[in-house]
This record gives sequence, C-alpha cells and structure tokens, in this order.
Amino acid sequence: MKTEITGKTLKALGFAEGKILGLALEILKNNFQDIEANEVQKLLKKVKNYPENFLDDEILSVLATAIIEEANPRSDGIIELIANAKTYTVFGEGYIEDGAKNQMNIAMKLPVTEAGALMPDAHQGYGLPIGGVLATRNAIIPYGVGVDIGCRMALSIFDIPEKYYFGKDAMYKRELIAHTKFGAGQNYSGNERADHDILDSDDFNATPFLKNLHGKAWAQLGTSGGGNHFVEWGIIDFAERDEILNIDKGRYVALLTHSGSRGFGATVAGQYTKIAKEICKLPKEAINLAYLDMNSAEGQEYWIAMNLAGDYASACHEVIHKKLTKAIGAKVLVKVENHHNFAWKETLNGEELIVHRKGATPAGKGVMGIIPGSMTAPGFLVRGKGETSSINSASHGAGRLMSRTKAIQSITKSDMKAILKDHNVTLIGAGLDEAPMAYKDINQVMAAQTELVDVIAKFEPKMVRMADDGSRED
DNA sequence: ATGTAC
Repeated sequence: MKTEITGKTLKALGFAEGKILGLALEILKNNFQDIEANEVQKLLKKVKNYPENFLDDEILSVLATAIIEEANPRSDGIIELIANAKTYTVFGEGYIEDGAKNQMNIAMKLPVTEAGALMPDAHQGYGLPIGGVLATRNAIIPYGVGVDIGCRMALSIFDIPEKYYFGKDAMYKRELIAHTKFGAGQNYSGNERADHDILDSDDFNATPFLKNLHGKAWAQLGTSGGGNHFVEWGIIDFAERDEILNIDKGRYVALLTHSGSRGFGATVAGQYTKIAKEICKLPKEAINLAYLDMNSAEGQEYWIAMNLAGDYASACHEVIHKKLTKAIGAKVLVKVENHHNFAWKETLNGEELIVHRKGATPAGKGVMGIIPGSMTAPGFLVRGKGETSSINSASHGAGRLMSRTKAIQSITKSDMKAILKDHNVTLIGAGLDEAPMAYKDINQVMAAQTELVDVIAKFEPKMVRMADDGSRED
C-alpha cells in the first residue's frame, strides 16, 4: 500500500470498532503493499458492503466471514442437518482446496440430498462450491445453480481450414469488436437490439416479476457481460475423423463463447435465493443452501424462471454466433453447446432427482460438451461417458488457481504480455485477474477426469475478447 | 457474475 490506511479511515468506511476493524487492520499490515491506498479503500468498501463476494478470496475471506457472522445471529426454527451424511466422489482430489470440500460436506448433510460429486476444477463458491454436483429429492437450491443461471459454452466449427485464418487478423479482430459487447450493465438500445424467438416466450408472462424483466432481457440479448466470459476465435484440431459429428480429421477455424443469462438471470437468482432463505431456515454454515420444495408455488416459479434464463443464455450465444458467422461469410459444420450452471430432472439409479451442476459440464453417455482452458491454454470438445459416481458430470474448465485479488497482486502486465506472445494469442480487453497463470493447468484437470469424458477435439484460442478490467471498477 | 447502493 502506497499510503497508510488508519483505523480512522476504516471507521469512515463503516467498519465498526472491535473484532472486524482489528481484522481489517491486521490484513492491511501484511498485504496490498504495491497498491494505491484509494484502490485498497475501494476494495475494503466492497468487502464491507458485499462480504458474500469475498468468501473465496485467499486474503479477504477471514474478514468477509466475520462481517457475515456478525450480521446473522443464530435464530430459532432451524432445519437440522443430517449427522451421518452420505459420502461423495472427489475427482482430482489433490487439486481441490479444503474450502470447496468443506462446502460439499455441508451440502451432503441437507435432508434433501441424495448424492453429490466434486469435479477436479472445484473451488470455494457461495453455498455449493463451484465444480459441485448435487442431486436432491424434489428440492431446488437457487445457489446450487448459481448467480449466473444457464452460464454456458457454445462452439461453432466452420467450413474454413486453418490456413485461411492466418494473415486475416485485422478482419477477424474488426468483426469480433463490431459484434460483441462486454461489461457489467452493458446493453443495446433502439435498433441495435437483437431479435430472437426467446423474446416471444410465454414464460415471460408466467409471473409479474418475470414480465418486468423482459425489457432488460431484450436490451442485453447478445451481450457477453464480464468476469471470465469471453468470445474467441480459435483453431479446433480433430486428430481423427468423428463419425457421429460427421467431421473429417483436420484443423478448422472455430468460434467459442462463454457467457450466461446476464442481468436477467442474476435478478432471478437473487430474488429466489432471498425467498428460499425466508422459507427454508438452515444452520448458519448451510444458510446459502436454502432450498425450495418443487411442489411449492415458489419452487415451481423458480423452475420456470430458471429454465427461461437457461433458454435466454442460449439465445444470447445464438445471436453472437449468427452475427459472427455471417460477418466472416462462413458455413457452420458443427455446433455444440452446454450449460454448466443449471439444474435438470434426471434419473439416477432408477429415481428421478433434481441434479444441480454449479460449474460442471453435463457428461451423460454420448453427451457432447465443451471444457475451456484459459485465454492461452487449450479447451476440449468432449463426449460424456455417463459415469454414475460423477452424477454424469465433468469439470467446466481448469478452475482458478488464484483468487482475483491474489492474481491482481502477483501477476504483472509484462507477465501477461509475455505469455500471450508465447502462445501467439491476440487479446482484446481482460484484466490481470483473467491471466492464464491465475488458472490451474487444464491438462492436469483433464487427466483427472479420463473416467468421465473422452476428448474428441482440441481447441486453441487465437483471438480472445473479454471485458476491460475497467468495467468492473466502481 | 451482476449492477445497486453506499
């Protein structure tokens, strides 16, 4: 920290005297040495106001936990957790932090839980860990799906051999910039707005709450948002012909997108988590796993809203893919897409269950999926093997190695430039928190899930667009 | 991940 922040400054930020102020000062003593004091102040203010967003932060989680605990004193009428919970399978045991395992242990103790699994890219999240799969009996957990409902991958493989990509950087860059929009709160207005059948879905009329969100959904249709979302050109390599996809051995130009249901889904998630927490009182350690009975009005409303958010996320990808396919004048040979933040009704060992995948790729037998690496590491087109112990699931990426805060502190701009140059990747936007070094090694993660998926083809990013880091600043 | 409220 370039200037000292005192207890007085913290009090002005709203930190109450006592344990929390002490913890904050302790953290400041040992961290953020290279960061401007006003940046650190902004960060602390965020922790104070939105502590739930910092529960997986290596440095700030202690402070965030203390703030949440102080605001949520224990109350009565609480649903009891199960003492001897069922076990679950962990894939890639060695790569997974304790925080994620602890969260999964708690999720297994819910009275509605039937089975669980942890994917090799798992890390601590909010409620259910990212990379957590949970099968419940007739209950839906809004935070078992996550804030970005229907967050998904979409891949279009074009009839363009690799050799026609090179030398056309300017064209690919121009179209990528012209037809994508990034950053929290970003939208289109007037005639810029995209059209899609999803806008006519009768489900927008299911409740007044959903009806109110139609305008926002329309304006944000075809936008990508922020965080780890991206739109990228790359080369996909089929080492051999795939009969099922009917695609020959070779290297093709492809488009890969990662984004979700934008403000629409986030609003649905926030609303129904709040409702679930009011109805379903759980002990403090499980508070974010509040669930809705599928037979209740609220449960049914969430189910409709969640599915609409999933279809909306899919529509956003479709709009982006259509615009870019047209812009480069290509024909799509194969399209593959999959949600990785969602819940499905699936049959497991003869019983119909609600399978929540929060940052996990569906991997039922023969089911196609996409597991991205990072902006420089390869992604993989996979085919599920239908492994029951993973509840027909696989990882949804490499998983973070560093929290965003840690990445910003420890990775430099020149580190980032060097690794991009090394891999011959052009980057538009993105902050240091999305640097490849902030992610686990995708090859290790793939090696930990050979029982779960077969690799069909390998995707190498060539030109990546993400949100500018400025778009996340307050 | 989102975008409001501090």
